[in-house]
Amino acid sequence: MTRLSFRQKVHLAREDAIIATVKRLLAEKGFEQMTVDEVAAEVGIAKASLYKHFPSKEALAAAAMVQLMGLALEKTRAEQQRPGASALDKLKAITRWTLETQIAGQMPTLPAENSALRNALIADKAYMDGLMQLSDELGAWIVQAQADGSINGALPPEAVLYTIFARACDPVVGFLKAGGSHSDTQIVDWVMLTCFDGLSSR
Amino acid sequence: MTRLSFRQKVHLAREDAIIATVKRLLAEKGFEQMTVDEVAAEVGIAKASLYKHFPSKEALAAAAMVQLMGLALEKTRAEQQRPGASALDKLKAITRWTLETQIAGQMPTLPAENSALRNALIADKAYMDGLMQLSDELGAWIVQAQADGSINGALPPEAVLYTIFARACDPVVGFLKAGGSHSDTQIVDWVMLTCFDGLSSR
DNA sequence: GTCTATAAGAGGATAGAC
DNA sequence: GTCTATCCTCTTATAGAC
Repeated sequence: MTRLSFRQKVHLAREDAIIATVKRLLAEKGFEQMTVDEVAAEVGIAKASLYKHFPSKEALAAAAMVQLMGLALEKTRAEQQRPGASALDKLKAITRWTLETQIAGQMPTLPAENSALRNALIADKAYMDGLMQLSDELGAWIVQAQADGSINGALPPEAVLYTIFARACDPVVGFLKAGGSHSDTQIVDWVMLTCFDGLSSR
Repeated sequence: MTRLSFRQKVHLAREDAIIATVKRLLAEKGFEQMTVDEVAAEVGIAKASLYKHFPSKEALAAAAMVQLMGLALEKTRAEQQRPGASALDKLKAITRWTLETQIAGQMPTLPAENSALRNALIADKAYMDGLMQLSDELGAWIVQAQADGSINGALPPEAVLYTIFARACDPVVGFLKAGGSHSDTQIVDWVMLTCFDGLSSR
């Protein structure tokens, strides 16, 4: 454990404050619509100072996405060690966490096909490593759940994985929340229901 | 039926060409990332000429969205008159059309929460009328399908409606297509399966 | 209605003083 | 590392000739 000087601690604290703001703005408006001026204003420092911490807008967003990926991996590790939970239980827990994070306004929208952010993330080793690790761990649960008959074996595992990932940017959450007549937990329950049980009656 | 002069026909044909280009670019890159220069270049006219046809970028995009809404309504009418089809069958047919349109690159991404396009569409009477009409017709099918027990009655009809609308911008389609190892029809079938039957085994 | 040229402004990034 | 002031590019929109 390296000891940090006071100056270094302040530096890291400021970077954390920056990343927190970026995460919120990414969730609110997406990468293209988020402006660096805005980030600087909300953090309360000058734009030029921001560029001393991060070399570009892409790097700024990538740092936020890496932190989020870390949270997802942490959540996954916690599930790994939950005794008595089936693979399906674990997949549901991660999916629920994703939806709860989204409804709390803390989930940056996943980058669309041709986004500048997408290219930046693909070039970011920390992000890609995290993504692959997450995919591997969820992938193992999916295969296991298909083997024990709890997840539909007619679906290729990647389709299941993508469907779970896609809950992070499911617009149904926002639509239902905009209506204003349902609680957050109620909304999450319904989306969980459509995701795992489908629209048709069982 | 009003007779149109040759000049008027050319005018309309050009506007159709413009709208077709806009629809494609909206699907490819979204509203914010689509530039007016680009539209003009692809249509093959000068930007100033484009502004003689449509007063703003928002109007340009709104025209494309209205045309798309018209297609959806047309498809709905066709389903209305299909004899022997249950409400669930009709809902599935519309959902499948949505996915097929998306995978063909013809479905503009639905506007995110804080998009400039969203505000323009809300102010556009033709679009809003179409949207409400579509919601009404699909809503009636949903209620009927819940009454006959084919759609899960535990879900509020609006949640079902939004879930179907959301298929128009489901990123799972793009993810699976990017993999390159599945046919379009196979991808559509899988997404249909997850949408109506869910990830869990039946 | 079509063009070329340009205004007007937003936004990413940097210079240079402190 | 923080600031103010500025640069530069991209993009929407318009002026004005034909």
